[in-house]
Amino acid sequence: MKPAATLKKISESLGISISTVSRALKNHPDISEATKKKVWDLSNLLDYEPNANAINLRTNHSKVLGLIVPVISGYFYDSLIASLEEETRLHGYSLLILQSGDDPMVELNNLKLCKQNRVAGVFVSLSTNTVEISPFKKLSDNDIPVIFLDKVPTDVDCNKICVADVAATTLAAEALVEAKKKNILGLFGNSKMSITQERKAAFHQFFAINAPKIKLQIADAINPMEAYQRTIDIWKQAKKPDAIFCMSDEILTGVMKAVQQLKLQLPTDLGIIAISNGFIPQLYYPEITYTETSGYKLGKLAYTRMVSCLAGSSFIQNLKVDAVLVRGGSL
Amino acid sequence: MKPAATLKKISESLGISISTVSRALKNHPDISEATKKKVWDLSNLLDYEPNANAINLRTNHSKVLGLIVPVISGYFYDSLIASLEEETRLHGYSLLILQSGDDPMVELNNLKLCKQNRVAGVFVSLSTNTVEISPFKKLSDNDIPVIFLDKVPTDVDCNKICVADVAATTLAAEALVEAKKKNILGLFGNSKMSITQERKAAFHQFFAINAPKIKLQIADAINPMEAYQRTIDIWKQAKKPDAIFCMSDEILTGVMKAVQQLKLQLPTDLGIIAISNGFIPQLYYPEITYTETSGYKLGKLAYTRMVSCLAGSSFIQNLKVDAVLVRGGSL
DNA sequence: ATGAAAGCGCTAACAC
DNA sequence: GTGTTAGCGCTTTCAT
Repeated sequence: MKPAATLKKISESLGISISTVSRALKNHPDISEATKKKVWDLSNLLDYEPNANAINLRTNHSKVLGLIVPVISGYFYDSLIASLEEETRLHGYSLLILQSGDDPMVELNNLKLCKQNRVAGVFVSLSTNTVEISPFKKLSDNDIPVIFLDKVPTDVDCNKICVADVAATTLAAEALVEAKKKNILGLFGNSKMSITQERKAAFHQFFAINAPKIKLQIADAINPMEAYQRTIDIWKQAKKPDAIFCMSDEILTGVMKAVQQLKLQLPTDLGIIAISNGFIPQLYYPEITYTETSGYKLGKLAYTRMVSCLAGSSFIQNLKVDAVLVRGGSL
Repeated sequence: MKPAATLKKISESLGISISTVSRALKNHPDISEATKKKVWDLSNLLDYEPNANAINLRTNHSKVLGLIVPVISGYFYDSLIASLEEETRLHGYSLLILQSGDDPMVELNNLKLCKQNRVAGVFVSLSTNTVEISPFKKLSDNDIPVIFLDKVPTDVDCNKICVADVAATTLAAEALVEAKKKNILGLFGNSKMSITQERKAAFHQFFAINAPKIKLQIADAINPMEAYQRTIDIWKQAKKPDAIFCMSDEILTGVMKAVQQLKLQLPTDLGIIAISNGFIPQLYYPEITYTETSGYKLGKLAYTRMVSCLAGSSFIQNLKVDAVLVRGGSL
C-alpha cells in the first residue's frame, strides 16, 4: 500500500537536501540541532528504516553472514545455529541460514545464494558427500572468508573449527578405564564422515597404547534405529559388554532405547558413556556421562574467528573446541 | 582481493553494452546465439553472480523472508525452521532467521532488521511477554505480510497459524478415557503462554463434559526440572495417579526422567500421554503415545499461507495444523 | 551548516 | 539485435 519512507521523501517534505537528512539521521556534528530534531521527528513519524540494499550497494559490504548446514536438527545444529545467530546479531550482523539436506548440489546452490546476497562471510558445515571444495575456496579470492565448522574438509589449507574429536574420545576412553570396564562396545556413526574416522581411530589408538588387555567390540550404525538394533543383537550374545561407548547423540538415543527395553540398570548392569552436545544425556535417569562437544561453544568460537578474518587476518587456522567430561550416573 | 564480477565489467571486456549482457544472461530471445555464448563463457569464467542488493533496490522487492522466533531449540523450533527454510529455498526465497531470546525489545529490533533488509514477508513466533503487536501490524501497511506462528497474539485481526491446541488436547483426553484411566495428573507449562491457557481450558472442559467422574489433578511446571520435581512429589502421595498428561515436550522430558528414577513400568504402573513434536516420544521404550503438533507441518502451511498473502490475498486467516494421535506403548 | 552531484549494479522503457 | 538512458536509495566528496 504505502511505500517505505526514504531520505528523499523526508528531504522533500522538509524542504532540505537529501544529504542533510542523511547526516542528521547519523547525528553528524555539522548539522544544527534544530534541523536534527525536525528530521528525527519526521522519520519517526514515517517509521523510516534505512534500506539495507541501498547501503550495501553503495558501500560495497553487507552486514549479513551466511551459514550452510546439512540439516537443522535438534541433535547438534540447533545449538550451533542458536549461538551463531545470537553472536552475529549482537554484533550488528544478521545470519542467512541455508540447509543443504546433505546434498552437495544443494550445498553449491546455497553457496551461490550467499554470493548473490553479497554476504560478508560464510560458515559451512559440509554435507557428508562433498568432495569438491574449490568453490568454497574461491570465495576467499573475493575477500569473503569461509570458515568450515564441524564437518570440515580434510584439506589442510582452509579455516576450520571442529570439536576436539581426539580429546573427546580419549577423555571418554580414560573414564572407561577408570571405571574398570573390561569388555567395551564402541558404537560409531557413518564411516564416511571425517568425525567418525577421527573418533574411531582415537578410540583404537587409546586402548592399544594404554589398555591393550581390555576387550573391544566395534560396530557402525548410521542412525538411531541401527544403534538400537546393534545393542539388542549384542545383548543376545553370551559374553555381554560391561560398557558401551556412543560416538554421538544419535547413537546414544538408539542405545538408550534398547537399554530401557532390556530393563538394564545403569551403571550396575551396564556402563554408558557418550560424546554429546549435552541435551540428550540429561533426558535419562541416571543422566548419561559424556564428553561435551558443544555446538554452543563452537558457534561462539566460529564467530570470533570470523571477526578476525573480516579484519584481514587471512592466516589459516585449524581450531578445536575443547572437550570436557561431564559426569552423570551412567558409568 | 578481486572484486566480484559485474555486468559492466563483462560488457566492457566484450565491447558490448550492459543491457545486452543482461539480456544474454537471461536468455532473452532478441539476443543472437553468438553473443549469448560469448557472454555466458565470460561470466562463467569470472564466476559472475548477480548482485541481489542491486536487483532488490531496482525492482523494489526482495526474495528474502524474515523469521523471528523466541529461541532456536530442539524442542519445536528446529523442525519449524527446517521446514520453513526448505520450503522458502525451494521456491527461490531465502530465510533471514532471528531469535528474540523471548525478549520483546530484542523482538522489536529483529523486526526492524527485517524492515531494513526489505524482506518480502515476516513469520513471527512471539515472545512470552510481548503485549504490543502494533509494530507488527504496521508492516502490513507497507504491503509486507506478517504471519504469526504458534505463539500468536490474542488479537483476532491478524494472520495466525497454530497447532490445533483444542483438538490435540481433546484427542489426548479421549485416549485417556479410552484407556480407562481414573486418576489423571495434567502437567502444564508457563501459564502466561496462550497455548498453555488454551490447552488447560480444553483439558478441563473435555473432562467436565465427557467424563466428570474421572479424578483430575493439575500442576504447572515452567521447565523440565519442575516437571520432574512435580512427578517425584506426587509419587509420594498415598493416592497416585494412573496416568499423566504432559502438555509439551519440555514437560514430558521432566516426567520421563522421574519415571525412570522411580522405575515405573509403562503402561502398567502408569500411563503417559503427551502433546509433542514427535522427536522426544521415540527416545523412550516403550515409545510415548502423543498427539502430534508438528513444527514441520506448521512450517509448510505457513509458507503456503505466505504465498497467498504475497499474491495479494490480504484476507485475515486463523489456520490450525490438524492434530493426529500417534500411538506408542505408554498408555 | 547545507547542498549538488556522482556512482554502487542492475532493470526496463524506449530508441534505432 | 543492440544501445541509450533514467533511476531505485543511499553515501560521500567537493562546493558554497
